[in-house]
Amino acid sequence: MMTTPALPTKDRLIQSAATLFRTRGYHGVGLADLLSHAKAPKGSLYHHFPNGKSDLAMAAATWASDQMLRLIAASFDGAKTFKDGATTLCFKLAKLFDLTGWDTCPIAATLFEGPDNTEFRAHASHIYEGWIAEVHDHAERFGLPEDEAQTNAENLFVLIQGGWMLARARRDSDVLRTLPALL
Amino acid sequence: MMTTPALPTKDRLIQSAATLFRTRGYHGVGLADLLSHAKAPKGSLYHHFPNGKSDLAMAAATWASDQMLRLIAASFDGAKTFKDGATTLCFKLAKLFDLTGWDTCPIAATLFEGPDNTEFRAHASHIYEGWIAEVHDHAERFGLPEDEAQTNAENLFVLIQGGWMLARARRDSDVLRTLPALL
DNA sequence: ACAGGAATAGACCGATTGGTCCAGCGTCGA
DNA sequence: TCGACGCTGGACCAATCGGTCTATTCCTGT
Repeated sequence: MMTTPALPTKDRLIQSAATLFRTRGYHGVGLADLLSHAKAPKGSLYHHFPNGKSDLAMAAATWASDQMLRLIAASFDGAKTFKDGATTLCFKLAKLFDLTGWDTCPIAATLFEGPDNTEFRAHASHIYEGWIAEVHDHAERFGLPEDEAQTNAENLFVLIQGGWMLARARRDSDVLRTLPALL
Repeated sequence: MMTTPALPTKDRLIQSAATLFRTRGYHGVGLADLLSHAKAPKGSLYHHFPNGKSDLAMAAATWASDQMLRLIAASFDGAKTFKDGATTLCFKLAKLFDLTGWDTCPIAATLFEGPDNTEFRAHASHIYEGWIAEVHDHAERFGLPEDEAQTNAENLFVLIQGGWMLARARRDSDVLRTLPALL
């Protein structure tokens, strides 16, 4: 609920935005909600993000994406095989799901439902390909050939996105834990 | 672009709502857009849907769900095996993706990003389970044992949802056509 | 032909939306 | 000590939001 109070205003704005957009979507969050959640005045928003809400949404998406990239790295770093890494990733996500609740994928909520804006779509796609590339690299590190690494990475992405959605509908993270069986 | 003009107002409203919510999300569509797209005055909206936007969203989601159920049935009816049916479903969806463009899953866009409302969430979950149940029944019809039918149905759902999302990010329906290989 | 409900048409409303603007604040280096 | 400047605080704005209400038109059964 509370964002760490000691954080600088800009970061508080980004994190509040990430949280709120994830739960209610880009259009579902007003500046009023945003500012009161981040305990920041309107002036600060437009100081740090001259283009206002859309700038902030971009930054929030990037921030959320970085978190995800770290989670992927953490899962595959200690793993013995690709499937091991994929499995721990799914389990870590299941735990995260239980903690944060039944929210959407932060990128989808922030960028896909945002303004028609081409930039938004491009950024979302860029972020997703970043995730896939990260998994891809780990797959190659485990000795998988290039093309196999790519399809495995894409498959894992698809499973997680779809699994998260079903988990959300059911308010139950179990689906996420059964995903690795499909690889 | 144009909704069939001969359709009764109520249906025009539902279909316009389904279309617009799917592309811009529940909060992303205002009543003004909605009414001008459906070529209906405000009075008609509140006559057919006393609770306004939220009532309409529910109806639109149900309508979209029925379309999906018909698509599932059509795919499995002419199939020889479960995997055959699943494959044609994926291909039909890929074609649909190319036609409608890069929109979200209509249910997710309409109900998940909608008001916090418990009804919305419940309806979304109900619809999803309906799709899974439909696939489940076809699976059993092909002789699969109960539990296998269930996991197969859930897996297909997960693949389609995740695949659709990646296809959307890439603006390319190819992902959808590669999904059956994962069953 | 006419009564009466269903449906349409749109003026109108208060609340909220995203965004602008400027006065003040605190903290630097000179 | 004093600007200068990064940042905050919030008053203010037009536009739009979802929703209400009433007058009118359309259609149908009798």
